Amino acid sequence: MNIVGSSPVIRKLSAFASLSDAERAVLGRLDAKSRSFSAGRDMVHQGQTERAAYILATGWVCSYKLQSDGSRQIVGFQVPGDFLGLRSVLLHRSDYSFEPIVDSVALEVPKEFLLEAFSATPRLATAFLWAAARDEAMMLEHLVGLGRRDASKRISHFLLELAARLGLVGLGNADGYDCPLTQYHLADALGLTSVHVNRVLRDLRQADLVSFRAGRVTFMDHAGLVELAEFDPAYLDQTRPLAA
Amino acid sequence: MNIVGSSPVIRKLSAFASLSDAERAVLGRLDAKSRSFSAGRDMVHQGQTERAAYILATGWVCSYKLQSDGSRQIVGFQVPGDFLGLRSVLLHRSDYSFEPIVDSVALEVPKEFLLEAFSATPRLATAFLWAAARDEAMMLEHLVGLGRRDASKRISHFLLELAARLGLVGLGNADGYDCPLTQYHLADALGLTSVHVNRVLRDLRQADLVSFRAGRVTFMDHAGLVELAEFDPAYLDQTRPLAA
DNA sequence: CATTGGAACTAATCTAGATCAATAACGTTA
DNA sequence: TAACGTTATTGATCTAGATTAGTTCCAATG
Repeated sequence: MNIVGSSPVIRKLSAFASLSDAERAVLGRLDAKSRSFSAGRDMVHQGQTERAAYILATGWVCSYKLQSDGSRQIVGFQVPGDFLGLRSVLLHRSDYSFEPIVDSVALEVPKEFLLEAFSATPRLATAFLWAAARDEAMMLEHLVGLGRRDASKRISHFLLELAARLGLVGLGNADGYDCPLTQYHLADALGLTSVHVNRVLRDLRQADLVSFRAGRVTFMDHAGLVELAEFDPAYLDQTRPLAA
Repeated sequence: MNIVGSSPVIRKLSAFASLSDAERAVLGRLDAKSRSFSAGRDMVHQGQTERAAYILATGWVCSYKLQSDGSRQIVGFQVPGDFLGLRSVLLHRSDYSFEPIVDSVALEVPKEFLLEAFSATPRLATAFLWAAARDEAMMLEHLVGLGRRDASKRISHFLLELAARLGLVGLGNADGYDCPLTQYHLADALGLTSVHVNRVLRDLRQADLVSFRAGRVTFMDHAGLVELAEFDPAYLDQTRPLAA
């Protein structure tokens, strides 16, 4: 499978715009480096020395940090087209763990590839870094959101954000999307207990705003939910990379 | 003032190790680009298009995000030697604001410098990115800590972390350090109210662990505080950059 | 087809920290 | 030196969400 032919990935990379032939050639070398991961088995452990980053082709992955008290904080979810662990390569070791939520396939981007890209095609390297910076910014936004938002806003904001991101790769729209997450995942991501998540989901459902059931998120009142969550999709904007 | 002669900055950059003459030459061009900022006046506004990053030479700066409800979340503090807004340059605009807490001086690292560094001295560029990644990791660590830690752990952890970071640039030790932050700063950084911060600080003082008074943090029982906060300084480690 | 185990769901109780409302201390400026 | 603004401090009350302890539902598995 050529990277340019892989549907979710190409949409992500299309933001890089106007690549030269040389750059395309380098990108082409990512061919055949795809790896499969089974649901539930960590792809990368916190603290592990990492020699590669990944681009998720199919599946869902979550990034999390284990806390000293044994609980875990999920810092983000990756859907097809998202980068995984780019920063771990720079830092020499991963500062969090990655767990596939369902069976997933990812393209491997080896450290050597990144190093070569730096010297051979700096613009391509910059594009990668831009993508990494953007993903980082989203995680920060998410974590900051935890601080001052209450539970119902956190949950509705989160569901809307996922819809927006999945929409970018054609996996969802304003009606809803398929979502393999459990209420436990939501709890760990949003800093709540699963008990409370359950209650709030019930309230949202009874208010005819959104339902989260049987692997499917359905928006009954998208506009109303946007208002409740004070959701502003601006920060997800696909702005151009530095060297475009 | 040459960058190599500037005490806090050189310590930070020394982690880059073994730079070639060409790389030193590029670094040397940062000369005389220092700028001063007055306490309380934002250096950079959220959303502003940024054409430069900074390295803080003297002073204290805080990075924050304004929330929709008007409150602000401080995502980190910068002390001498820290980088400021490197990511904003990659993303074309700043995703948070920077406010000097006291009068501060920063070396400007213009966008052009970074671009040139990418093509001319990829290793140097990598070193900068490594530094940026490391600072990012610290912010994430901090924000994640907010999720599950209670107020006294947050506060003691925060005070210990600052001590460790200031220690790296010779501005503090296990006895204590000078700190221009107000209790409101702590509250905004830790997601608490200033009222509660005040109460917890009183408790910590009465427990003879640490005092936060008159611009000075004094550790009365450093070891005890480390235990209370479950503080593990490992994540602050100055690991080597990618291309070292 | 019975069993098991994960996920969803519910109810009762408890508490950390917010909120509201003052007061005190202190440095700055008129 | 009077007035003011900022920061620190304390007390009383309130509440969102945690905690604990279940039950229900359903799909997989032997």
